[in-house]
Amino acid sequence: MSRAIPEATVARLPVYLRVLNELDHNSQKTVSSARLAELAGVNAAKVRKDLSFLGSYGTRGVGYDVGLLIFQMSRALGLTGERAVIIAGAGHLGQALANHRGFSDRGFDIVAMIDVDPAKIGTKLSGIPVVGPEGVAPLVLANAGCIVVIATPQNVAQEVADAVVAAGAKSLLNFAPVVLTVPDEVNIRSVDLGLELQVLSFYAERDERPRHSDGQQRSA
Amino acid sequence: MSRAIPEATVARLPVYLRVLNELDHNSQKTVSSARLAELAGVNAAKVRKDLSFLGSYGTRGVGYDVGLLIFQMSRALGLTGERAVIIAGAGHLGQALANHRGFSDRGFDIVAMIDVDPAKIGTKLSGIPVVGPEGVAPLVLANAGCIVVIATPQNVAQEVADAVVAAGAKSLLNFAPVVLTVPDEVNIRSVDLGLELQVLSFYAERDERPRHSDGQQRSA
DNA sequence: TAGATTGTTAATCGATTAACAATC
DNA sequence: TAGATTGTTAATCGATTAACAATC
Repeated sequence: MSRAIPEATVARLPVYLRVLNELDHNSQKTVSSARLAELAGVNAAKVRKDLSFLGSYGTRGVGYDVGLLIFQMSRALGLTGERAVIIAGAGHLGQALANHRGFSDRGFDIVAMIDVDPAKIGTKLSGIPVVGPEGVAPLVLANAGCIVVIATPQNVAQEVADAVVAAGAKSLLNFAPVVLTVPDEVNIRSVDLGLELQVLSFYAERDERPRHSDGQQRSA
Repeated sequence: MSRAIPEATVARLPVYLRVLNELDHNSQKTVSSARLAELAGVNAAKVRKDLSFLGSYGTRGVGYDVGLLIFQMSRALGLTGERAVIIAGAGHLGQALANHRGFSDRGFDIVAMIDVDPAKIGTKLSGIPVVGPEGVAPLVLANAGCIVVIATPQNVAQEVADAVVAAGAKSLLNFAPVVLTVPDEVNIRSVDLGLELQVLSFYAERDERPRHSDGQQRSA
């Protein structure tokens, strides 16, 4: 039985994974916690602590095997198989996400976009088929464990969430700037695209910089 | 001299502000910390603590004046005037951000998009003029305190960041899935659109839900 | 006044990180 | 062996929250 991994650690794993993939791409075989920390913009002790939750995959005096770490981390993140993703909303945001390297590159399989526009239904956008609202339920049923991304206008976001939850979806990623209500057993995460802009505005107004901002990288 | 506001609090202010604007829209004159907490998905004591950093704007036995709180919070966030935003990259993501209510609704003035595509330069997309790369420096100079949003392909993100920093930009919001290096006095925040997807994947894989996830809302 | 709710203190909790023994 | 680096402990730090006096 694996220990519970702290949420703060879970949120950093994708950052490490991105750095590790870059290292692998550059044919780096091993990496030390110090180097990984530098590249990810965090403290070396934190890196070792975080990685220790995955198991003991380092070698003292040597460092971590990049390939092994990528494998173990991908496994922990559930990225080994292709996980189905359904994007609700085929507007600019939906298409941006469909094209996004961070989506398609990382083991996610975007199976469809859903839209109400008759001009889009039945076509492919960015290589992804667009289906009408009636296609939601069959898609969710056919793709067990899928993640539904809500990239619709905010006024229909709740309605769409209700529909996909009714169809059995258990994981939602919401980009609409509204608070969505879902049953307790559904895991929903919200990304507020305007939030970071406001945080930046706060610091710009005061001519300040946060003392240290996790995952926010600065010059080496 | 105002106390330093903890970064965790700063990150929650936009969430409160969104809820307050909704309340205001529904003609709610006052709100208690308990109600605000419920709507924002956090603890009531945390709401009071967070709000106390802005000053004492509540009334014991009554609650907070919605309008006053919106005003004070907007001021703290530097959203009173229109803050100029320049979007680098007029692809789907850039256009999605240009259209995004969370950007334009909240006191941000998107002054231009920058792109290399000759077919787009000189036109308006979503009502925003598109200028070529040579327009960057004059734009940054003309809009002191502006925020530059990087919505370009990842392979040119660093180059673009270097250019806007050289032109004097002090606040960057990066959507490209790469680690950008900027001088120490520049405030950069990165949004990894794929990160939350991986976090969701982690919990889906384990059939778990995070015990409590800040700002992530659930059923009431 | 009685009831409600803030603002703040102080306790708790969890996350970060320095330090170092283990060990390659 | 000597040098390097992990894995983990324990101290530190900061954030959360229960509790309650202040007060509308």
